[in-house]
Amino acid sequence: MDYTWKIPLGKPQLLSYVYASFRAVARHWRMAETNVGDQTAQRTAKVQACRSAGKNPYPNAFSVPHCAAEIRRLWGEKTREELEAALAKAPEYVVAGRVMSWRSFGKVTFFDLRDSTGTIQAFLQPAGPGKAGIEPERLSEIKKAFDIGDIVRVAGAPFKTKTGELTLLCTSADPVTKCLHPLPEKWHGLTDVELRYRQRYLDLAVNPESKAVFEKRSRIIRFVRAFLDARGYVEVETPMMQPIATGANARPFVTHHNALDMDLYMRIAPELYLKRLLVGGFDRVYELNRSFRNEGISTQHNPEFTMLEFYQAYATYEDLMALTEEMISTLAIEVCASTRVTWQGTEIDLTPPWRRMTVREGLLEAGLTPSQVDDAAALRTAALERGIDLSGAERAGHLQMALFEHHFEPLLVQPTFVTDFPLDVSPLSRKKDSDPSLADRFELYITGREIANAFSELNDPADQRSRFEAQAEAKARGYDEAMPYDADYIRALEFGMPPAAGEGIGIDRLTMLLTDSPSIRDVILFPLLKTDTQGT
RNA sequence: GGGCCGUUAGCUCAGUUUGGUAGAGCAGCUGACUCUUAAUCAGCGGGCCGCAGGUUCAAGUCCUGCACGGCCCA
Repeated sequence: MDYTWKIPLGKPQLLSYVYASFRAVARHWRMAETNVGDQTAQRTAKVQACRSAGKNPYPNAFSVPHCAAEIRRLWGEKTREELEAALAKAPEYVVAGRVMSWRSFGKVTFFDLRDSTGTIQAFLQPAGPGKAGIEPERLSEIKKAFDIGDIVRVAGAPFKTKTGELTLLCTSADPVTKCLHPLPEKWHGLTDVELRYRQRYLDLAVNPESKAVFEKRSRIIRFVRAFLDARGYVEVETPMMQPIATGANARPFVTHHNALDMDLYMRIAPELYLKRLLVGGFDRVYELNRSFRNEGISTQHNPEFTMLEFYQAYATYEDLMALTEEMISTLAIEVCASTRVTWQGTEIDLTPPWRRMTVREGLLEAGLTPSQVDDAAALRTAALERGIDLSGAERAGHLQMALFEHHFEPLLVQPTFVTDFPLDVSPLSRKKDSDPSLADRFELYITGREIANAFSELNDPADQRSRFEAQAEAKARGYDEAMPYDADYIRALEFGMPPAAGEGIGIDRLTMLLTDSPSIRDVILFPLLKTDTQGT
């Protein structure tokens, strides 16, 4: 502790300075003496006391054969009388978990024990003649030793209290692991969003709804894998560190390999590697893993995020629309028990079929006239009038999409496939046979956000080469999100890639939708935050 | 990058308008209590008021800068 004071010589605050000094000294004395009021110190002292008594305060190898949910499932529906009748011959359950609350009444005590499956109430009473419980001396030790937040193990038979709560009548209760800090408040939990992100373990431990989000996320990912596996897709892993970052328009993170003395980029998308696998003969592949984009952070963007990309030979983007409808609607039934889900107060109906419209139709619905949509100069004027940032938007297609994103995306609350994207913004997509200025591509929007992006893949190496060249030119003109030229990818296409369709689905955003989460940080366990210089 | 808001006890929050001894609930400690479940009752302890400057006799409060976070915009 540093109580260095700068004495304000010559200033009239001397009196208040002296007063403050007294307070600082008084505080120092209190801290130095007994740490009264410091709950962490009190709890740490209990660990020390345990060590001094020759016991390991962090014992290992506990047998915990049961869990809260199992006891509830077996006994929760029984009446109080049925349980009382069964008490003598009911099996003893052994469960372990965290003490979440504590209610003591002189001789008896109730506390809530939470394990990974749920919460069950435990009851401590002194054992007596013909009365199950804990020896009085041991009971008083337990009551002194246990704190809210500790992980403990109890053994006991189930019964129901006067108020009907399923409870374990404990015959033993033992400390397992000490919690050295007081838990957040029992009623409000941990609500400070910064603390919830920085100390996610604490958020998960005390906020069941937060834990439920991540359990649901796990079920979503498991379902998506099973859905694709069942359809013959093979899961693969392609490089996350790449010599050139491509497959999307985004700025990458740069890293460095020391032994090779070589700069590498964290991938912004796995796309071009997965399509190389189509060339190699994997007709159905997917990868469900992290990509990284060096962009701003918002409620919809985290620098690292999870994306599903899957590719299917001999399919078109129209096949993928049907597949996407099936995947997401059955996923919703699996994890939300319905194709109707509520997101931030709005009901989203995921029942197929979903609305389909073209980019052009969207622009007209957003209030542009047909002559404006087809004229680059008119589009530019319209965009500037609306205060839209046009950096990187050179061609009519870019302008159309800038207007589309700004004016129409937010209106696409119910699931909508938008098709017929301008070729200018689709450097990896196949040209539409009926209109080569458009791509065989769709994006899926739900709650005003892009959830999926898919297209029939461009497999003509000459066409792909000229698209890369156009990207390189745009990059040279200062559009730094343009794709670099990937010569090896062109060579791969030259060997022949079967006609195919591919799709990317943002798993974080999909999880936001299905867990009613307003921010991407609510569905990422440890979202990126600046280092807290104060120390959290 | 810009605008607005926030940061006070372990947690959840008052107190900032109008500068004048730092507040409550939960959690903690002591006591009472054998069916509570936000238990109850009585008493007690606990503060770098985000950090650093400035104005003032006096700053949690006013001013400036910074840090971190949130929301919106770009």
